Amino acid sequence: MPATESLARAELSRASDAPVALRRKEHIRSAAEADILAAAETVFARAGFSGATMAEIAGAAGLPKANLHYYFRTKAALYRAVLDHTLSLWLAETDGIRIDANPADALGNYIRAKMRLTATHRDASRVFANEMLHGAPHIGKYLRTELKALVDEKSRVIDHWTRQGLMDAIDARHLFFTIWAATQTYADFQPQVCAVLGKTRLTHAELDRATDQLVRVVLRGCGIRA
Amino acid sequence: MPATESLARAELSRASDAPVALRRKEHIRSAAEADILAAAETVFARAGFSGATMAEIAGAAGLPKANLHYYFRTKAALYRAVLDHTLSLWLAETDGIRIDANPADALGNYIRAKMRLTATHRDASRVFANEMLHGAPHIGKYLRTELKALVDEKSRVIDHWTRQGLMDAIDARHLFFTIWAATQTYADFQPQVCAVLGKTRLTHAELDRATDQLVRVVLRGCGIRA
DNA sequence: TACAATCCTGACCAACCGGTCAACTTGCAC
DNA sequence: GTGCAAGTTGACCGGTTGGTCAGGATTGTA
Repeated sequence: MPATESLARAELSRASDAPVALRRKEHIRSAAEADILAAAETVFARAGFSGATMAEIAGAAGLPKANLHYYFRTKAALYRAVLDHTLSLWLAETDGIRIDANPADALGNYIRAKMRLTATHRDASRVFANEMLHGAPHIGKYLRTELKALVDEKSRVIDHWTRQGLMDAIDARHLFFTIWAATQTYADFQPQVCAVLGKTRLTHAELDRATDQLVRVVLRGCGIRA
Repeated sequence: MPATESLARAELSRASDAPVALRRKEHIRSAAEADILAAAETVFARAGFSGATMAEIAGAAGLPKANLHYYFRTKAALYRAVLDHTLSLWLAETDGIRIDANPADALGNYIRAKMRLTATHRDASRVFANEMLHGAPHIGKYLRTELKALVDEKSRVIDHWTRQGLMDAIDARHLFFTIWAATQTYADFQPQVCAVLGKTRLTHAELDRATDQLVRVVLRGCGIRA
């Protein structure tokens, strides 16, 4: 768990009496780790865990393979680190879903934010999807604890809106599944989207159109007046 | 391309003057191929193309590894065969989307059919998703020809309904993306769904509830009166 | 400058995997 | 039964891959 490692290292340096030098060394480490993680995310996204090779990741990062093993002991550890980074993106963006907000703005902005996240972090989305497809062996606990707790909380907000007559009675959890799926599909299933649209790549304009329509359909579908 | 192979073999037997014996031999072949394909689908779904091993597939099929290579020359050929089988499932179920149908029934039944397909062919869905995630290297042509043609045709139907005032103006292609994503997520992202719902497996009842809500949200979201 | 700690890397290895092959059995036709 | 095609299988091989390691280069400190 590299997050824990970095944390321990950071605390160590904070406790030391030569913080400047250590911080400089730390910079080497964190810069190298960041480079490796970025390269690994790309390669894992394209090839999956098994399909990716340490040699390819090393090449993408511009480092010899042995150097990867210096910073991340095993391929699995590197994969976990990429996954951890991905998960940190996942929980965000739900802040707007609060009791004192109005459903139209809150859900609309949430969908827009999710779509933006999908567009700007395609590889992260794909790594996450890949992990899910293979039974989520590494992040099962995260799903059952943090994610579940978050969705439970946000579901209560939506139930509250329903009781206030601001929207139809909706199973909030399934609504989230639909929103997540509908947004992520533009990253995970990009080849299909492009093929059906007859384009070679997903333009900004096309994604905006998709976003607008999804917001419209979901809000209307939930009986929310804009 | 095993589909072509079987076809050639079938024509050969039809042209022969000893059809009974050949048909019996054919049965051995087709039965073995079916066993192998079923085992391969399971393994590919769980592990992806690279993660799956021929030894594992052979074990799941109850055959020695060399026997796999007798029926399917290479791992890639076996994967293609699994994919071909999956694709044949994919195009179905759109028959109801016709100009002379009413949007509520046609789209509602389509969503229900897709959800049923997802539930009964989870592994097929996952193999397809995996292929898509990795850039659809094997089925790019299929997407750009058959699938695109089908969606183009169905999109014209939906545009027609819009002009008739039966529903809102909707980009039909993005609507399909949403429907596909929202249904397939119950197969592809099952661990996430189960975790958030706090269950260990997806029950029939839960899937029915998800289906009903999705139909309701989509139809209402498209301005279709039920 | 001397030292220690961290960083870096080419060379190497054991394990695994897809695929081959030669030998064997089974099933059918005459 | 004889011959031939199809099916079956254990043993084997070459290439790839994750991971190791010894030794060298850099950096910071006293």
